[in-house]
Amino acid sequence: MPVARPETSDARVIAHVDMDCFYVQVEQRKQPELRGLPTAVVQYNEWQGGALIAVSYEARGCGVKRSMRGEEAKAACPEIQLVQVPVARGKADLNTYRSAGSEVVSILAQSGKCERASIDEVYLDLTDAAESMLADAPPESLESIDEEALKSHILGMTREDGDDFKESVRDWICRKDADRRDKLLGCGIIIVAELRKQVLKETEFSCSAGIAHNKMLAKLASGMNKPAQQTVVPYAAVQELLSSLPIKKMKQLGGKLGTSLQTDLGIDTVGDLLQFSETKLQEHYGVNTGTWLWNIARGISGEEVQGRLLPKSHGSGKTFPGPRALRSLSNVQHWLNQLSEELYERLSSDLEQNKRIASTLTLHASAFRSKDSDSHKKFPSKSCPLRYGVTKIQEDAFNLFQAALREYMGPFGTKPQGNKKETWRITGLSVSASKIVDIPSGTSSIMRYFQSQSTIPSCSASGCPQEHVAVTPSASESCSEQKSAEAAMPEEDITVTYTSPDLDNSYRDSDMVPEKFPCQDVVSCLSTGAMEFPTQSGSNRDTPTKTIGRKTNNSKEKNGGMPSIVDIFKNYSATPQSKQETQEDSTVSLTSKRGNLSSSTSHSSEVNQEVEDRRDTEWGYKVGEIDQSVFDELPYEIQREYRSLLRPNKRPNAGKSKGGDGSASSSIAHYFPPLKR
DNA sequence: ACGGGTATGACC
DNA sequence: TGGTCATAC
Repeated sequence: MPVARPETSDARVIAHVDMDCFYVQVEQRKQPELRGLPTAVVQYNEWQGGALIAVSYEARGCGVKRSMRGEEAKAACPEIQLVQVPVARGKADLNTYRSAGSEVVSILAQSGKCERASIDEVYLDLTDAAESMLADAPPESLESIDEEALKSHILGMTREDGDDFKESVRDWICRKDADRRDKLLGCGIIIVAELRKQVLKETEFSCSAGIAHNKMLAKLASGMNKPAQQTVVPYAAVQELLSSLPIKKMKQLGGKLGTSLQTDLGIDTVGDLLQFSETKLQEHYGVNTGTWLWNIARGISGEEVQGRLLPKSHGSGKTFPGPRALRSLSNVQHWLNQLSEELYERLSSDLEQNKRIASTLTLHASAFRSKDSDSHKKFPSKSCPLRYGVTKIQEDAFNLFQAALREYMGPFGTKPQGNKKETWRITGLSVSASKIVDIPSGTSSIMRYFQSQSTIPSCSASGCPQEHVAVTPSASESCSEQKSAEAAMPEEDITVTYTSPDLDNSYRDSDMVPEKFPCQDVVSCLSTGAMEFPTQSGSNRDTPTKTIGRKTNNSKEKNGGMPSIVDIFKNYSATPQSKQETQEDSTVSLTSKRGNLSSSTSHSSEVNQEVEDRRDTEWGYKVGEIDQSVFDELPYEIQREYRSLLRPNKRPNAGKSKGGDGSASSSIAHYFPPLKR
């Protein structure tokens, strides 16, 4: 829910950049013959030709709409070109779109504070840039104004008859007697036009943009003239814009809150909101939301552009609608394995490219129980410390699932309450990784510590028998079917009915998280043995390569043919340097130039050389997690450093102890004992 | 029980 | 906290 933020006193210049039917553009860039044709991207789905997730403007012109099925689209527009979303591991794979999105972000991030709002949307705070321009080279001093800027739509601009549109825009931008706010927006217009041209030139993607004094208005404006246009909201145009704007068009009001406003208060436009006092709105919707509503009615929104270029979490999920619902543990496990693989691959890339590590793994599922009246009880989400390694994630995800399933089916299980066993169906599964932190690089003592460890005995060599890697005690006990289920073919739906664990255990363990695994020592934690970096082979091939410099051909000899974390460190130890100043908390991962897929493995492209040089100096090390016992052994400064890394704003161990047995937690990201000296 | 797969943010 | 809910693209 929205929360009110006061508008800052000084006028800001905020832009919202929105890619035009982005997935379509990505596909058209890949297949230029599709350019200009009515095109839509469909998600693979046998059923009725798949669901459209992006539609080109040509196709929209013949009545095709998002959330049509492929077949309907064909009916509406027989010539439509349907392109399928790539599939990997039996599910939609959005990686190509993600990297295309970061191409855009890395361009837009150059001119001011930048926030990646979604895969295809970005907010920019151009205040500084606009102020500089106003001081150094105000529009009125320019002899010519960019053509693209002259195509801008300026809300509220009265355009006299027979007047040249571009001339009026030029006049508006260059008006000498404009107030400062308008002048700043005028600069914003020029800057954004420039940026959009640059995006088009360097990525071949067109975009639209809104330019205003806050995010809300910029977002509103970006959607007003599409595709490939930009719209400005001068201060003076705000009230009129909002007065007739349907309430549901406002961001955050497209759902239940907006509906409630309409039906409960009879509000249809944002203007209608003005009649309600702040307290009245607060009475209905709470203090925060009430104030927020009162503000947006007046075009006030102080929300800042977050300097964040990278996502805060990664997730991989799939739905299993209707008849495809999963009914067996083995099938669930199969899909969790697929999802976990994808998640892991993305975590690897993030670590590799951005030096970030995630520390929480969460499992979400949706389910129903056929027999019960209450068949729509929510399937609980569960999370646990994230351990790096594909199989670890797979195991943990499955354990989380089983814990959640027990809870879902009720502490008393669905014991034959009669002679009917209760069955469950899983209609959606997803795994996600969150609490991602940057690993500071260069001067880090952690890095030096690891560099000094020339060799680390291999744990995987000593073996971690599968049986031991199993599950939470309760989980393993509760799933007597698990073993036989595992033997079954994953594809085949074998009905397995749920039986409750014996009660003693089920209570004790109900909120437990998978325990520490026996073989978890420094090597299992740090070795990247399980951490194959994505290579150019297989499903990654059509993704613009994300390889950075000379990284792929390093040693795989040690530790059973797998590169260890130490190998990775060594690669970057040559140029230890502190991280470059970046906006806020992150740098964008710059994907290498597109195209040129074949020879991308070993050399960085010359085009990106400068960038990559910088990146090399930013490179650090990777630490998935450190076992508690190992952590205790680390030098004091390193313990302290790691603590502050993971808990930036908190005093070590400040949290109230959960009363539980802390040692069950396997990641220091989740457990901070008192410091030992 | 199809708008799928993701992502963010507030609240309790 | 972690987990749920709402919202958006």
